Amino acid sequence: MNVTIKMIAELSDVSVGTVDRVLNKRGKVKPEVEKRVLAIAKALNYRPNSAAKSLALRNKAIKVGILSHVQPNYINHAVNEGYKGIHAAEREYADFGISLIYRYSRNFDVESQVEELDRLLQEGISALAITPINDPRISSRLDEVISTGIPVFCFINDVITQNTHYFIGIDNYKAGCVAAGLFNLLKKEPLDIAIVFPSLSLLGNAFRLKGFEETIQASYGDSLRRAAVCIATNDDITSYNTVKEMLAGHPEVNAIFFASGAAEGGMRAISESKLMGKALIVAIDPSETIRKNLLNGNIMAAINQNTREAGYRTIKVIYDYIMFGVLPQSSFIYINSEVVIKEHFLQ
Amino acid sequence: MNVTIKMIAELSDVSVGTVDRVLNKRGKVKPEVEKRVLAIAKALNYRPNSAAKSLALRNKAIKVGILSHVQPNYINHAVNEGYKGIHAAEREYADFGISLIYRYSRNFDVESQVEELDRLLQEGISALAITPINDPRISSRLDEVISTGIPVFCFINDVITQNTHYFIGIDNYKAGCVAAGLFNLLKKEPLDIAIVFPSLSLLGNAFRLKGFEETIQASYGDSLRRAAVCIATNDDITSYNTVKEMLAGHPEVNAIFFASGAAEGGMRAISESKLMGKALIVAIDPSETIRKNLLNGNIMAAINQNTREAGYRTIKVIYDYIMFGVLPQSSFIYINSEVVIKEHFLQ
DNA sequence: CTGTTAGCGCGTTCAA
DNA sequence: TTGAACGCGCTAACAG
Repeated sequence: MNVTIKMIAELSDVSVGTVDRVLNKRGKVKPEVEKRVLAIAKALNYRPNSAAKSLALRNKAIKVGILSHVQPNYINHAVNEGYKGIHAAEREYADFGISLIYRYSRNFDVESQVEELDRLLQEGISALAITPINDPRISSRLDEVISTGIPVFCFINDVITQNTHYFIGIDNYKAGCVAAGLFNLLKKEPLDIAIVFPSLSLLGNAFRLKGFEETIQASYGDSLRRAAVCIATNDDITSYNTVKEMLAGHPEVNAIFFASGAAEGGMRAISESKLMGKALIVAIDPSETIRKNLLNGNIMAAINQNTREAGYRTIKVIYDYIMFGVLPQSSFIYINSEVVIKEHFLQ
Repeated sequence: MNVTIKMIAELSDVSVGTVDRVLNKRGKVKPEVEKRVLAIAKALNYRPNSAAKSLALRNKAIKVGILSHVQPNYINHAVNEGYKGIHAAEREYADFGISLIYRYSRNFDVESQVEELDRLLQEGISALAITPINDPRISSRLDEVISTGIPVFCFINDVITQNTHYFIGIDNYKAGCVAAGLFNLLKKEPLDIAIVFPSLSLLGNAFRLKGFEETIQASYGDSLRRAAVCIATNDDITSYNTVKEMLAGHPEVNAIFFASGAAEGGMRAISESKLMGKALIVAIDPSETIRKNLLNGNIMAAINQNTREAGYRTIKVIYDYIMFGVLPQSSFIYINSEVVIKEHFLQ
């Protein structure tokens, strides 16, 4: 038999109303009574029944803000997958009186993200999930939010704050190590590797690069070398141009670590360079473009960020906070990031 | 505002009791009334509130049987991980009046599994999750169970039945294809591949072999060849002997697809054969032994069955059945099976 | 065959 | 500062 507030009430010789006031810190309780009730609750290892709780709270409709820096229909595989996970969790919790409020800021626009954030706060959200832009204005705003008592959960992308927030996503440093390991396993000759990243100002990319380079230095320095780093942004045209230019300047390149946001443009530049089919390419995430190129053999392997799982877990973690007031043990909740190849997508 | 039985009752001009009887098929309702209620419920797209439902059923304690063919402490990475997933889901649903009854049959003993199954049925379970042994006696017993109206969910391992049951686990055929693809990507020269499997009478292994061979034939026939298949059972001594003997008889082998249940014995045989460090080895599942050998470079990659996720999903699916009476669309619920390498386990 | 009602555990008035 | 009582949506027992 599970312990209920009624049992605690009887044992503490008070009414359930008083127990409720103590456990939910609504005050207006004599200190000695409060101590007695808390002691008994702890002794009995009381945990509220989430079914009853959500039923009682049904009319309250606790709000959770979900804010992302890309538009919902923007072609961003990682974020789109993240939302699939969020929606899946939302469906599971449909009956639990938690309503998600979705907001989108203009693509990578810091001011816009701050604006939307403020709008969410005015709606009275109890928790915030965000794919933050890594910018001091965002950081400081999030710090304010956290000090208000609203916990912040960054998913997919992370940002640095003074106050503790939570990150749900892959261990990007490790993903970089894995990429290096893959090149080592797949290589038929020493490699001069070009790195195509969407942005080093996204924290994850910086960590990824660090993991990649440190692994090469520590383990594979005799056969792998970083030949160039090029930043291809999230639009296909600049992505195309940047990669094209980089390849022109680095004829020695025979391998590419391809983590561009705008894969289509980057891959087009590669295909025009005659490296296609000869260069050893490892990518991030099986987006449509990447899948196509895995299937036709141009890309050998992709490291799956599995952002769907990240989105799903984000909502789970928030649910635990809302329901039971418990926050994660660690401020990093890492999602597994494994490797996929052509055969994963046959048929 | 969500639709409730009360709303349906008012619209149908009956009481909530009658609506409940209709929706839960308890009978004793005039056919015309039943039709009216059902129509309105459908029109309003009624879904019961799971919180209220589980609260009302709190004393009932619906039982779900979990039966596995290996002992809980037996060193079986796949099954152990499966249970971790089951426990995680169990914790999530702790407040929902579903109690899991765990039973274990003697290791791979068919009679024992039937016995334990019968014992579970006597306890009055509403659903069964099982890692079945692939044996006609199990099949026919499961068919009986299903025709009783108790749905059967096979996780990790599958079995063939006449009546429909559900499988939750990886697509083993695809895993075989992926293995072939990995050998192709990793090879430095043409490969003569030996296959070490725990048992071809486990359905999953048979599918895996099929996927492997068909992929080689279809795509990599010029550089990959299946040199030998050897069955290494779940104990380390026979595993050691079988692999040793196989290698002795096949000096041409320079690659191994290693999916042995008893990895320790098999790996020992390989290491004594002087193939270690030279042969290209791909394994299944990052069990402790496999992880160790990934780290020291003896194994290049492992295909992760991710049975933890399979266990988790199994309970989720059962919960949906218990709560909402909905069974999965397809009788195969496939879990992603991706690839891990050394760098996934550093530190 | 059908309606009424108590109660599951918790949150929230409203009185006292 | 405290207790009593109602309601969230649903099930089940009981009365008709």
